[in-house]
Amino acid sequence: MAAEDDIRRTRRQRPAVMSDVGRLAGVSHQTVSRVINGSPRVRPETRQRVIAAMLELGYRRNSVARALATGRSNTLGVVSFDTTLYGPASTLFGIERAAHEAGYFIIVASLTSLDRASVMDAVDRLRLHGVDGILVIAPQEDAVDALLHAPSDVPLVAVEGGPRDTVPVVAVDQFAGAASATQHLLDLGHKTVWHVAGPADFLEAQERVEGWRTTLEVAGVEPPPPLVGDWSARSGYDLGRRLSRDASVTAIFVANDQMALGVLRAMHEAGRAMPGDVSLVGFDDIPESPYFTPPLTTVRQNFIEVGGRSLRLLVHAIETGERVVPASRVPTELVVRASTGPAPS
Amino acid sequence: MAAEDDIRRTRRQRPAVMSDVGRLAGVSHQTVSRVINGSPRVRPETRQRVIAAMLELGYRRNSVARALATGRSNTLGVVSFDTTLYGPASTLFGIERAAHEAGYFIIVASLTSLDRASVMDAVDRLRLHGVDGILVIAPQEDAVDALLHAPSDVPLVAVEGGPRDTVPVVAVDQFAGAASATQHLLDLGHKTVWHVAGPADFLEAQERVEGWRTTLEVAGVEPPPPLVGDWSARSGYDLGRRLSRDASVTAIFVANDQMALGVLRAMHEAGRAMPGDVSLVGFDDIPESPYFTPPLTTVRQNFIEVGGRSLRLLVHAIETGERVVPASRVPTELVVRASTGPAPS
DNA sequence: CCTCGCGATGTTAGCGCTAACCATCGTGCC
DNA sequence: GGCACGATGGTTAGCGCTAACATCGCGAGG
Repeated sequence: MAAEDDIRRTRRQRPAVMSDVGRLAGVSHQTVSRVINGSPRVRPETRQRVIAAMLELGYRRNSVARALATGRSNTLGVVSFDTTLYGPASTLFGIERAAHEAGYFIIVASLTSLDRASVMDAVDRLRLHGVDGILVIAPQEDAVDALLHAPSDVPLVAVEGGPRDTVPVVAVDQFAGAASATQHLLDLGHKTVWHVAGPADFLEAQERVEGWRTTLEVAGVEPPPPLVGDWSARSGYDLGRRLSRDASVTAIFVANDQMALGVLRAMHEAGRAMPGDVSLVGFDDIPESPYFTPPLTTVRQNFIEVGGRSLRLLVHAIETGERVVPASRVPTELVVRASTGPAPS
Repeated sequence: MAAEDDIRRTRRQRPAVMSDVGRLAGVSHQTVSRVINGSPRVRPETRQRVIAAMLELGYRRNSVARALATGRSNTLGVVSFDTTLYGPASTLFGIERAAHEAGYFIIVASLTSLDRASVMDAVDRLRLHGVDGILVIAPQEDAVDALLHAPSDVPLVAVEGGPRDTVPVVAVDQFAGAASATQHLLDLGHKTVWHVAGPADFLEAQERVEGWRTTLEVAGVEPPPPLVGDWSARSGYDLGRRLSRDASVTAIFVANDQMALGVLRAMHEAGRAMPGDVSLVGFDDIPESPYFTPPLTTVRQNFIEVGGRSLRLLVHAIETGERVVPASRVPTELVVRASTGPAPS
């Protein structure tokens, strides 16, 4: 019978399952399961036999069956806005690395729009697929709104913005970052600091505006009206041209490095020297920033840390069943390069 | 009994399963399954009853159980090198979008190194997790090597490089792209074209070198020795400084836009006018290229298309069981901007 | 009018695993 | 020396679904 079985196995090339291993080792499939899951109630000698059998058969456990039996898939879902952008991509990378360490797999749902319907749909698809938890890289108001109405049967963590009260959130301290950039410019003697902001519906953009505005107000300076871009270098360029025509503009804080690049280019074209005539601070510290002309002073966000921290928070929630909500803030770092200098006298 | 069951369900808040739906609709769980899977052998009236019951119970099918029963998880794995970079990130995005359309989920394994062990380990983890197929974004020789030794029990497609003979490959036509860049510079009257290459173990880098070299040779020009960078702006800067000291250098083809940015910066510092003294062509067309100083002439790669095409190839292989190997090449497009001009006289 | 055939369902067996509960042994204790 | 108990391992039931076959009822054909 065993022989016949062997033949069948060889013919069909069907991968070995637990009972095959058990049969070869002379134990039950359950003992094999015990060995695999590190149960202490197996005699060392038996364990050895089982291990040898597994090796001989090239046994690999079937995670799908395991997931069905345990109700846990060891898979987490990530919903993110356009993973082509440096920020989300880096955050995702951080998440993925931490997930690997924690023994989880990551399923990505990358959206081109963070409107409520898209986010809810993505969350739903992931739930349906049986993920153990979901991370939402949700810097937009609509996404936050969607999260408020999200079903609560699966643990959820928001990354970069979200409804603080209902969902745990891990985010960079945008306010402090914006404040440090603005203060840096004031410290250099600039009378005021202009701001090129991100889209109004992005929480990050809002917080950066707040940090900038508050810093100016504390310094007793009336904040000039912020200009609003869409994160792209193109919009930075367009707004930069506007700013370049106003000779009184000597310091600009731009809400991300791409737009800063656009502003830089506009200033070049207008013949304004940097940092001689105009000082510029960006946000993000993308890998290219040190090679802009001039090298960009910017606020570094530790995306990897944000990703890692949110993942660990989610895993903790899953494994302990706790639903506590520790909002976590990751600090920023001002990186001073050559795009900022003393105010022109 | 039904009542008792109802109570239990309500108490436990356990999600409804097929037999619950069946019970409510007065049919067997199998009929419910038929309805869900669109089997024609169900009376319309019955179908309606079942659908109504599903709605009432908020039934959601359990994909894990389905996967166990069918042996198909509707999940694909992607192994990629550093998804922080624009190329891999965009390719991944394209893959993900196409996967969504095809009804598949994507699990990412993002590696910091493409050495053979890492790639094999990642492929293995994904297989173990039960993916139906694997895509490897594998532009490096080691990865290709790993793929040659990959187990063949799961369909596999290589993206951007791979062993053409054993594994289906979808890639951008790097050779033609490099040739078009080089030819463009020759057409502008430059005597020769220098090349800043990517790391030698990257297939893309190799093919770009070949395209450049061949074009020069066909034009009867002896190719100068290529300089080798590591894709980063920093390495472009370092090599750019070297090139900037040689007044005979008037045209450079750089293997990616980041390095081109570094070269640009080095030229600026050396006071060489662009494109007056030196013309430069990059590769990739990242979103920032149009805003470099000067705006960069470059070769656009359609990453989204590469991703989408490879995904469809993989899905086809999975669903038809075919193992044909159509290597697929995606064309490039030369985008002429302001960093190239006539050779100085 | 009876049977064949087919459409519409139900029944039964898994998929490969884990969880919960038994069975069996040897040992130490009274 | 009998008995309880811990150590070890086997047995049995699912997890929720699909696949394959069995069943039933009804209209058509002989």
